[in-house]
Order: sequence, then C-alpha cells, then structure tokens
Amino acid sequence: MTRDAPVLRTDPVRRLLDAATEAFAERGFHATTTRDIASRAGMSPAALYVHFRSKEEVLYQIALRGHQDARQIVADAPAGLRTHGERLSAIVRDFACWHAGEHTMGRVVQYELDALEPDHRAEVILLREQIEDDVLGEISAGITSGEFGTPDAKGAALVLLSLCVDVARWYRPDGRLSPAQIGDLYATTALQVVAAR
Amino acid sequence: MTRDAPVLRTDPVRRLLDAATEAFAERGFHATTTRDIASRAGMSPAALYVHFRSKEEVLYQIALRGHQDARQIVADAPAGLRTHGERLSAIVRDFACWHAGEHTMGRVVQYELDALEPDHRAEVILLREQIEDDVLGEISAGITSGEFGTPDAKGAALVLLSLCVDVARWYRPDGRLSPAQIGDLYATTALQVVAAR
DNA sequence: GTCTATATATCGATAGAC
DNA sequence: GTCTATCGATATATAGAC
Repeated sequence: MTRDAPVLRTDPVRRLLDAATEAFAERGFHATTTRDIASRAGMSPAALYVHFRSKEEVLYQIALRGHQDARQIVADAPAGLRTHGERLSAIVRDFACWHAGEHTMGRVVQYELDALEPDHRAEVILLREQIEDDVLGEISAGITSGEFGTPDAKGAALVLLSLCVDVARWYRPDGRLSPAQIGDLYATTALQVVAAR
Repeated sequence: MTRDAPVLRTDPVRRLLDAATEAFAERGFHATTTRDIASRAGMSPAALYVHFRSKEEVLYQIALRGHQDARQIVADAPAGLRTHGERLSAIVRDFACWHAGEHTMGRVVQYELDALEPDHRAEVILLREQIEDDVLGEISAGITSGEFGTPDAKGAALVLLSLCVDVARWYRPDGRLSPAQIGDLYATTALQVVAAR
C-alpha cells in the first residue's frame, strides 16, 4: 500500500505556504518576517527564496488559493437543492462554516489583501466579486420567484456576506460555538434577513 | 467671537493621534512607521517621542479613546425610547452608523488590537465586553418581555455585533450607501434577527 | 518643544559553498 | 535544493543643539 502523506509533508512549497498562512493570520503580513516563515517550515531563512521570489509572492499564492477554495464552497453548496430558501441557507451555512474551520486562511484572505501588489490584488478581487455575484444571484432569484419577501436584494447580500466574512475575525477554536453550530445559526439568520419586512 | 479651532489644530498630541489613526487604518500598525505618523502631523520623526513613549503607546491611546467613544454611542442610543424593539433598533443603527462614519477609527479599534501589549490589550477588551453586555442585555430584556421571539439571545447578539463591527472593514466613503443608510438597513435587520423563527 | 544627526537592531533578499 | 554568511536598506528610539 503506497502512502503519499510523507510526500505531502515534505513538499517544501506546501510547508512554506502553511507556515506563512499561520504566521500571517497571527501577526499580519508586515509583522511577519521571512525568517519566521522559514523557521516554522523547518528551513533556513534563505530557503524561502528558492521557491518564491518575494514575501509578497507567498501572500499572493495564499490569497489566490484561499479565494479559489472559498468560491468552490459557495458554488457547491446549493447542489441538488430546489427551493431558493434551501439553496441560500446552504450557501450561507457552508460559507460561514468555512470561515470558522479555516479561520487562519480566512483571516489572511480577508484582511491582508492591501499588502498585495496592484496586479495581484486586482486578480484576487475578481474572485471575490464572483462570490458576491453568486450570493446576490440566489437572493434575486428568490425574490423574483416570490419566495423571499425583502425588497432589497443588494442590502440582504451585503448583510449576509459581511456576516460570513467576519466569522474569521472573531472565531476561536475554544469558543462557545463549533463551526457547524455557527453554520446553523447563520443559515437561520439568512432566512430571517430575506423574509418580508 | 473667540475661535478655538486654531488651538485644537495645533495641539500636537491631537495632531499625532489623528495622523496615526489615518496611517494605522490605511496600512496597519506594523506597516506604519513613526516617521510616517510624524510627517502626516507636520513634525520631525523625533517629535513623536516627546509626547509618547513608543509607537505602541500611540496605538493604545487611539484604541482606548475609540472604545470609549463606541461605548458612549451604544449607551446613549436608546435614551428616551420605550419598547425594546425601538431601543435595540436605535443601538444597532447608531453603532453601525458610527463604524461607517468613523471607519478609520473603527478599523484601528477592531483590527489592530493584537499589536497592543498584554496589559493595554486587557484594558481595552474590558471596554469591548461592556459594549457586548449592553447589546445582549437589551435583547434578553426584549425576550423576557415577550416582544422578541428568538430563543437564542446570545446568537442574536453575536450576529448583530459582528455585523456592526464589520462595517469598518468594507465601508468606503464613495460607496453605494451612506452611513445613515447603513444604519437604517441594519436597524431593520436587527428586528428581523430577534423575531420569532 | 522642535529640530538634525545618529545609535542600535532587524529586515528582505542575495552570494557562494556543498 | 539547502545551508551559512552577509549586504544594503530601513526601522524604532535616543542624544544633544537651539
């Protein structure tokens, strides 16, 4: 039986990205040194520059992969569900739950984008807007079908996206709510927000 | 007619605190240099150290005053209002509106606390918990009186506080919604969140 | 209380051996 | 591809003139 875990564990790019994600989430991009990243990955300070051109490129790779993961979560959530209420609930549940379970990644993805170079930032923001469009589209469809009563689709989308994203700020693994419980709370909240006023 | 604006404008402590608030909000605490703060205040790099012991003490003074302001907003909002719905709406409206209008201060207050020394951070977190207790108390009172139907006071408080705080992250002065419009949207959302499920 | 000049430390990134 | 050693730039904070 072949095992690929050792191969993954010793992949230096993966190790550096994971180490940098932790460090950026804890202390922020500018407060994190390349020495700290390399040290967490069990490497010398110079080793980072064999795999990345700069500290900014490390952040770019993390932000890109993080946004791609988040987009996939939102795109997959409503699969197989028919009503717009079920679909929106699933999207908000999974998106909130992801920001809790992956709160280190989420913190980097949501709070360190200003440190990216303009071209990299623009590329990442495109992915963000796709996620926002997915949520707004589901809300608008529910309003058109008569299932949702709110007259303000953009306002509801703003509220629900903001809620999910902010989970990465306040979530603590030893807190009162598990990622799944947060997902349940936010799925319920989603239906309240799109209800008639 | 006496004018006090010139006096205020030349108060070096106030000028440095305002300059630092702007810089911290734009680039974060660690990415901001003491030279940048002093330069924005129209002073030499060394002048900052006449009024503050360190860059961290500048952040501490900003975080302290910002939290005191926020607490005052939440405490004053329900004055003169009788029903718990009116009172909670007013609290959420004013708190969200404050995070929009004072988004530079809000960003520092909400996102740079990790840069504080342990003693300073602990002092500021006490003020945060008072604000959280104010909101939770109003929700619990509304549930006890039968005015609110939600069975989950802590969940509702978590959702509403998170929403208001996150305004500081996404708000832009040239955006679609004014601070007052954001307050209206969030006041409406508050009543939806505490309604029966 | 503000300035110029600088001490001291640490950073991002590179050079060159193995 | 990883290491040790280090360069050049820049940071916080201080010293001392005015």
